[in-house]
This record gives sequence, structure tokens and C-alpha cells, in this order.
Amino acid sequence: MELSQIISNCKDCGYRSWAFKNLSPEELKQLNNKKVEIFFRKGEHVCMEGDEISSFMYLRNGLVKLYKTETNTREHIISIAKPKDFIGLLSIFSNTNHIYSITAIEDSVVCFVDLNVIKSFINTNGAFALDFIEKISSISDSVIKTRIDINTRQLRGRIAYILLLFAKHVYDSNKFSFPISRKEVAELIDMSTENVIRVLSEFRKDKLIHIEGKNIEIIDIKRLEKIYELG
Amino acid sequence: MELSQIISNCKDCGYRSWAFKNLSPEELKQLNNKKVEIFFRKGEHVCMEGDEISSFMYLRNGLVKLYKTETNTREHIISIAKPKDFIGLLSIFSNTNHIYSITAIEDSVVCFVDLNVIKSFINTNGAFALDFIEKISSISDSVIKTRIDINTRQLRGRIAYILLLFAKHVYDSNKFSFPISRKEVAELIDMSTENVIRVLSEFRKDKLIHIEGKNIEIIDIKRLEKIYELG
DNA sequence: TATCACTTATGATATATATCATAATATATA
DNA sequence: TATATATTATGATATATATCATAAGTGATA
Repeated sequence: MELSQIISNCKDCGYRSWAFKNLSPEELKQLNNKKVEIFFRKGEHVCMEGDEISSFMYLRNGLVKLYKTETNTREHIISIAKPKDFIGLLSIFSNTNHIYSITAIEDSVVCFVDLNVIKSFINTNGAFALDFIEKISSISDSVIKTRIDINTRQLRGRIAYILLLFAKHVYDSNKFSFPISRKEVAELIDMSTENVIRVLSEFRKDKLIHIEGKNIEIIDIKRLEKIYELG
Repeated sequence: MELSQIISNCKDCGYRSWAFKNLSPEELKQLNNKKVEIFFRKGEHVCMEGDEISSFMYLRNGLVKLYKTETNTREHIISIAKPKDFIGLLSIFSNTNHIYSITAIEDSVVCFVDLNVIKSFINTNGAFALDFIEKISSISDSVIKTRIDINTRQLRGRIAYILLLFAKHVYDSNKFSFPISRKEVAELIDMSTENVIRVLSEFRKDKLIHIEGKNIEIIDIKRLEKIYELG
């Protein structure tokens, strides 16, 4: 694992107003002193299942996957986190060790904030605490919602879901490069790798999408949405 | 829906030390004034998808199911909540309206605490806020873990899971009365009603359990655990 | 460049699961 | 109590999905 630390200041961070708007200048200085910002190349581990929890992790840039290792050759991906997501989920507040592993699936920048600092802010700054609970609630709940959305659908609906997820919520474009392999898609939506490939081929034959290796273009989003809605 | 309000005092509540231990006597009085404790008979709705959120709901007694309505005849159960659980999940902090419905599956007592009072405690009482985040985190995360546990298993593993869940975590006994119908089990673990019944029959034939209507007794917990572990 | 491992691809087959059909039993309701 | 309705039960069949097998393409690396 290669770590390269980035030196930047919380008070100038574009996301400050979003996640840490209720901190005083003094608290921001504290935050800045107790955070490390680390660059991860695609494929590098951010943290591993079992590691001791010491930081609150915040994705500034890139894309990471949150997963559990099932067997030697298979993982189970719980979610894909985007910038502004708190990537450790809530277990960091109720466990001493990580119950998930996190790996960058694109070049990413993760902010590691000393968990004790966050806790002290919660303890002393009520406005921050309230805002903080709202933010973590929203992310945690959307993970639950996504799991249900996926598991109540069958294969074509799941693939449609993933395509729409990347197009709408990650890349904001109908044309994007798949950041994960077909095998990882399979691990994310609970199906076999072969069937992920097969359904993508079907979608191509049905002229719903263009595929060229990792590059995907959605060409009939209306019909794709219908497939998703029907399950 | 029949509501019967119960008059009891928070300061005498057996669960106070668990959920609200960091409140001052003054705050406890405030809590007491802004809470309603309601008795629900089995089958009665605690709240419905779409209802406006105004309370933080806490299960004192009984058992409730949290679910989304899929079609006229089918629901999707997200979780079964036990006493001490915050039954609204975290969406109550990030939404204005409930995204799940809640129904009692056993006679239950639910405490409704004005959400604004909880928020004001978070705002002004740091120790409470910290403890509170730990509690809601733990419940939210266990919902995610349960969903994964269920969906990575096949039918026999799922039924084993549910049986063990009720025996170990709900009733603390190998002998219990199933609080939900086979159809509801199916809705909870994403399988067809017929197959829930079928697998239960198989388990009976394999001498893993005794069944007599709703009454279940686990007679070979070791083998049941093995089936669960194998998936 | 040559070799190796991994990913994508597709067909054939096996397996898991859902659906349909029917009946017995239990539960609710008039 | 009688009747309707929902639940439990089981077999037969259809469908969805996984697994196995094979091959071509891709990327890493020595």
C-alpha cells in the first residue's frame, strides 16, 4: 500500500460548508491538526476488515468500494461510496474494529479525521452534532434502501439499476467508464459474473446500451428505467 | 386503529438507564412531558409509509415489523424490532415523512418521544448525543448486516437464520411461537411463501425442528447452525 | 516479445427457486 | 353455528439463475 499525504487546510476545503459548517474557527483549526488527507491509487486499500477504528473517514475525491471478504476468491460489496460520503458507515461508532474493508476503485483522496476529535465536537457543539446525525443518517439509510432495491429485483432489473446508478448518481452522464470489473458488479448486486456479462450483452443486443470494454453508453434510458421499475 | 395510552413515568422506566442515562432530572421531566406511551394490539399499525415524522419511536414491549408496501398483496419486511430498539431507523433524521410502515406483530408498547425534544437534548447535552449516536449506529448497522446475511444465503440457510434469530435474539429459547405467518417470513427473507413452508417441512422431516402450527421447537441447534453457516 | 493471469464472452447443462394447482386446516366473520 | 377467508401443506411444472466448459481478448510482467 502506497500512501501519499496531501497537505491542505480544512478551512479552504470546498466541502467544509457541507459537512463541517457548524464548526467555529477554533474547532476548524483543531480539525485541521487532527486530520490526514491521503491519496489512494485505484486498487489500494483504505482500510481492512478487522483494523482498529481510529478515524472518521470522509471521501473527498474518487470512488471507493465497501466490502466484506467471503472466501479467498469472492467478496461481497456492500456499497460504492462517492465524494462527500462518510465511507466507514455507522459501525465506527458502535465497534472498535472495522467490520468492512474499503478499497479505492478509482484514484481517490480520503480524509482521515481522528474519531476522538469528531466525538469531542459532538460532545461540545450541539449544532454540529445535530447536523452530523442528519448526514450519517441519510447515508446509512440509503445503503439500506439500495440493498432492498437490488434484492427485490431480478437480474435484468439489477443490471438496469447499476447502470442508472452510475449514470445518474456517480458520473452524471449517460456515457462513462465502468470503474469496476464485471466480477465486482456481480459481487455488488448478488449475481454470478457470467450473468452480469450475459445481461449486459442482452442489453447491447436490445440496443439499450453501447459497450466497448469498460466504456458504457446508455442509449435508451427510458426503456432501461422501465426495466428497472418492473424489477 | 385502537390506541390506548399508558401513563407511566420515564424516571421509573426500566430502560431509562439504557437509552437515556445521560439526562438530568430536569431533562427527564421534560422527556416525560413530551412522550406518549401507546399500547398496540397485534396487527395494529404504529405508523404508515408517508406519515409525517414527529416522534422518535422506542419499543418498550412486544415485537413490531418494519416494512414497505410493494403491491396490494405483498409487503417487503425490512426488519423485526425487539424491545429497546429505536424502531424508526435513521430516516427519521433525514426525512420529513416515514419511508417505512410499522405494525405490531405481538401486543406492543411504543414510546413516542417528540423528535424536537430529542433534537434539543442532542443540541444541549453532549454526553447524551454521543451515547445516542452509538445506540442508533449499532441498530442501523445490524439492519444492514442482517440484510447481507440473508441475501448471501440460499433458502435453507435463510430459514435456519430466521429460526436462530428468533430463538437466540428474540425469545432466548429453543421453543417459541412464531409471531409472524409463513407469508411474512417469506417477505422478510425474500423467498416465496410455498418455499418457506416447504423448507420448514424439510427441517421437520430432517428432525431439526418440531412444528405444530405456529409453535416451533428447535431440537438440533448444532445442525441448524451448520446449515446457516454453510449458507 | 513471449508468457501468464485475468477479464470478457457465449453455449450447454444443472440447480435453485418461483409459480401454478389443489386440498386440508385453521381463523375470522356474519 | 355456518360460511367465508386466510394459512398451511405438498406435488408438478416452469422459470430464473448458477455452474461448468471453452475460447478469445486484454493487460501485466519478466
